[in-house]
Amino acid sequence: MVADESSARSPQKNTGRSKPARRVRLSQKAIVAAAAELFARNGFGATSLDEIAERLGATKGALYYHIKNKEDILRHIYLTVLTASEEPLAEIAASSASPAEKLGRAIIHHATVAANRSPAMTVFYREHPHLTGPFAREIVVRKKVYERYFEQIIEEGQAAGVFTREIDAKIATFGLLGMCNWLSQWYQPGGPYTHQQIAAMFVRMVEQGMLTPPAITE
Amino acid sequence: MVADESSARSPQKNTGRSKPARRVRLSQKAIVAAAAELFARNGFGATSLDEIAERLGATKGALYYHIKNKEDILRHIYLTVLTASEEPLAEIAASSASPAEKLGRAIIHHATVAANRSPAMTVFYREHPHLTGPFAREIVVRKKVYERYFEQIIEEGQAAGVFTREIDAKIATFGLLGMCNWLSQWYQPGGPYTHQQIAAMFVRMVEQGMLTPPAITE
DNA sequence: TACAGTTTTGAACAACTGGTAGAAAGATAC
DNA sequence: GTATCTTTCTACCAGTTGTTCAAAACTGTA
Repeated sequence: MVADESSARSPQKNTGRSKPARRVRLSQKAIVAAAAELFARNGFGATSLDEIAERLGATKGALYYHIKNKEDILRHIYLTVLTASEEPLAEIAASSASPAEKLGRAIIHHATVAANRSPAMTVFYREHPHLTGPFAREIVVRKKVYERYFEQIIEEGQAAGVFTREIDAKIATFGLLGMCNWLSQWYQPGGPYTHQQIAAMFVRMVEQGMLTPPAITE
Repeated sequence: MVADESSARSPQKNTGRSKPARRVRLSQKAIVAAAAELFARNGFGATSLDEIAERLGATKGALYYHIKNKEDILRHIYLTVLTASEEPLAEIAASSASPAEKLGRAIIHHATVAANRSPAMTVFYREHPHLTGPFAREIVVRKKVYERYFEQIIEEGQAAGVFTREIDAKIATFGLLGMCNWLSQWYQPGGPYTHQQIAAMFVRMVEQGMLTPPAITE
C-alpha cells in the first residue's frame, strides 16, 4: 500500500482554519453567527457542536442553555437571512418606480444581502434538507414568495413593453438570482470592487446586455 | 402501504428518499454515481458509507474493494465534472468564431453540463473543503483555468469593440457562471423548457439584455 | 472436478456524534 | 455574610462514523 498524504488517518484535530477560541460572552446570536461560518465552510452535517463551542471558547454543554438543539441553530440562520431579505424587496416591489428601476434596485438589494450575510447565505441555499417539520415547508414557501417578487417585476415590465418577451420571467428570475447568489462563493470584501459596484455591473449586464450597439450606418 | 421486497425487515429506518437498493454489480463508477446523488442531497459530511452501500444493495465493507476511502469517492466526482467540462470549452475558446458566438457557445456548453451532471455539479461547488492535500489544490487551479477561458473570450470581445467595457470581464464571468451553476439548484428535466432553451435565453439575456430598444422618435 | 483469482461478507475497532444531568461557578441583590 | 438566579463545566450515555481484515462466496477455466 502506498503511503498517501491525503488520507493520513488523522485523529481529526484542527480542520484547518478554525479560530483560536476567543472567549466571547455566549449568547444565541453569537452561537448562530459562529455556527453559520462553520456550516458554510464544512457543511451542517460535518460540523460538530464541539467545534462550534470550541470556536466560542466554551464547551458543548454550555450551548444547550441558549439553544434547543443543533437544528435549532440552523433554523435561526434561516430566519436571519429571511428577515434581512424579505421586507426591503417587498418595499421595492410596492414602490411606484418604473419596472426597470425596480428590477435594478431589487438586484442591488439581493446582491447586497448575498455579499453581507455571506456565510448565512451559503448555508441558506445549501442545508435545506437538514431542516425538518413545518419549518422546512415554511422556508420553501417564503423562498418562492421571494422569487415571485422578481418574476412580477419582470412581468410588469414585459406588459409595459420595456422588457423583452423573448425571455421567460421565471427563467430570467432564476438567472439573475443565480448570478447574485453566486457572489457568496467568490466575493471577498477586500477585492477590487465593492459589492455596490458589482451589483451595478450586474444591473447593467441584465438590462442592456454586453453587446455594444451596432454602429449606425446610413 | 406497498410491500417492499428488497428491504423486508431492515433494521435501518429509511431516511426519506433513498432508493430500495437495486442490486447492481458493484463498481467504482456505480459507487461514485450513487454517492454523487447522496452527497448532492445531504452533503458529504452527512452521508455515511452505510447509506451509499445500502443504496447499491451492498455492504459497507464491499465498497472498500473498489475505492480507497470516502474522500476517494469525492475525488472521482470532481474528476467526472472536470473531464466533462474542460475539453469542450477549450475547443470553443480556440475556435475561429466571433467573440459573441464563442461566448454564446460557452454559455450553452456550461449550462448543459450543469443541467446534465446535476448531482455531481452540486457536489463540485459545495464540497471542496472536504478535499485535502495536493488534489484540493489541483482542483482550485483547474477551476481557475476554466473561468479564465470565459474571461478571455470577453476580453477578446472588448478589444474588438463588440462587448462593452463598462462591465469588468472577471465580474461578467462570475455573473454568468453563477447564472448557469444555479441551474443545478432548480432545473428538472421534466419542466416546461429544455436546458437548451434555457441556455438560449441566458445567452440572449447576457448579450442583448432584457430592455427592449427604445422606440425611435423623430 | 479442482484451483486460482476476484468480489463480498460480517464482525470488530477506536474515535466521535448529539444530547443529558447535575455539580460548580458567577452574578446580583439584600 | 446569605439567598437566588443565571450561566458554564465535567462526565457520561447510547448510537454512529470510517476503516480494517480474515473468512467466505462467487467466478471462470483447465
